Amino acid sequence: MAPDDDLFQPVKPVRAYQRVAQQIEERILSGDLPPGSRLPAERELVVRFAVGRSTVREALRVLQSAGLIRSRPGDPLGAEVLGVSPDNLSQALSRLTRSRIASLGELVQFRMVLDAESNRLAARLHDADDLARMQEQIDRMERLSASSSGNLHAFSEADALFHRAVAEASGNSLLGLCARAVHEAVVDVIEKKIAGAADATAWRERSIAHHRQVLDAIRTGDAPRAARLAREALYTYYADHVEPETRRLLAAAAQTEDAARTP
Amino acid sequence: MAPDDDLFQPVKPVRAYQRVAQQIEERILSGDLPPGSRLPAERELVVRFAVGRSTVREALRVLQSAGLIRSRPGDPLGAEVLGVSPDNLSQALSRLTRSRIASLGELVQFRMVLDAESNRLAARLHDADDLARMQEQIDRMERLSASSSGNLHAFSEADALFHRAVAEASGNSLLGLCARAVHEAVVDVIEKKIAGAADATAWRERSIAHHRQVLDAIRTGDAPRAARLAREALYTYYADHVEPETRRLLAAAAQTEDAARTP
DNA sequence: CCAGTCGACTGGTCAGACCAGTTGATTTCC
DNA sequence: GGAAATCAACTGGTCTGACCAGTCGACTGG
Repeated sequence: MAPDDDLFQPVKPVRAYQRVAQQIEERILSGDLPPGSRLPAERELVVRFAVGRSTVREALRVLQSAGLIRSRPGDPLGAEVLGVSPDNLSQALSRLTRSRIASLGELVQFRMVLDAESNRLAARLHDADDLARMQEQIDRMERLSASSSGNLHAFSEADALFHRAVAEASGNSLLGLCARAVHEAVVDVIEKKIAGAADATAWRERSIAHHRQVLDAIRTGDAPRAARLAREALYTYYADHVEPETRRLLAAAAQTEDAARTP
Repeated sequence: MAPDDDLFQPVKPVRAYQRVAQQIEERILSGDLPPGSRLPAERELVVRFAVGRSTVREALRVLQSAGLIRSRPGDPLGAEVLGVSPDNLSQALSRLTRSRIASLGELVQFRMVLDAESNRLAARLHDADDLARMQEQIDRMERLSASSSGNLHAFSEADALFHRAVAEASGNSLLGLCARAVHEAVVDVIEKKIAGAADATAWRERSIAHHRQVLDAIRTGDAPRAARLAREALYTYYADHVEPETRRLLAAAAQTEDAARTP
């Protein structure tokens, strides 16, 4: 046995507001406080936890910034429990990207990984409903593209829903959530570099064609092709926009094991 | 042009503490306040922002819970800027899994994807320094394993550093950060399910062997093998712990294109 | 029966106080 | 002179009590 080396470990002080926040979080995560339910009023929590109001408020702020609760002034019912949402995750990711820890090239590369893997898993694990949902979004894109000038917002919404359907088919919600967050970050960065897209209609055509190919690969269970399609599409679309020094990263990520052709 | 449909949009009230927190966060993310620098004292911020101390404190609490700053009572230098870290991300992930929005299986599957892709890219893009760093950590693990009962903490630190070296070699810091976050979340969830690891020394042996194989694959540039090793190791280690209904997810993710043998 | 009023709440903010802890200069003692 | 104890000026953490603007239910006047 080890000597009395780590019999005692340094104890880190736990602030009062942390204990309060942790107790409430525990109740929320365990399901005792389901989404939609209400917390007691602040002044009520003060007497229950036997702490000052500022302590209670700091605890609630922590929970609120984690997206677990929401409070509204004057609400006689108290703060509302929201439950766990992925917003916090995408917030954390967007902070990572905004702080220039990650370059645009890394961002796109990361998207390659996530999208390719979503597609790969979807090709293996999809069921009929998933395919129907994807087809539905492609049809919607076509309608929007046909009626010219159809607003861009609706088109990218259909795009997002397609990817969500793929993520659902892949059986991994985490993959989808991260992909969405990174997607948003990429859009955020890219639209600061190039003010307006060059040719919207041509882009839409290509986008629809790409989605059709992906759906086909998924439907036929061709996992490698589904993955490769995602990588290649991202490469051809973004390669010209990333920093030159990171382009080799993209090229490396775009290559797949099977008969990779360097784009 | 659209009619005066959305000329005016609902205005949502912005709390004072939010404006304070946002200003400080902006300074941190933009690099004006680099990691290691100090924020002014709370009472100083009170006069600079012209708000009450409780407002300043709530703002600081939000930043602290996001992992951007750290404060210590009595520190005459003020709160310390930590910069962006993946801690927040792993916290969000582990909350998602604890509230059963995401299963443990998805988490492990996600780790498979990230680790495999890190290894794959590292095999393609590594340089000599990267290899040296990885070798160094493997040596360290061996030393720790030889001197029996060497504390577990140091061993898992070497493990973490090995993975960090791989992430650096892959050229994608985002990949590494996310992998670390998911790793922590997995550990967080799993150690609530099984109190203690079964056989620590046997596990260490296997772990070292695995890392040696990975390093070999990376060194020889065998990207598919490096990726497959990560997937298989995670599968064999965690398959018994995930929920039975998500095991097929793991199996699907563990398969790789090339000569996949179903574990 | 409905519209307006009113009052008892709510959360958001502020001011001021005290405590315990840290730190660095000052003093004390060998 | 130098090491050890002391002290004063901070720090962040917490509590109290107050005020404001908003919300909502109940009451009231038409």
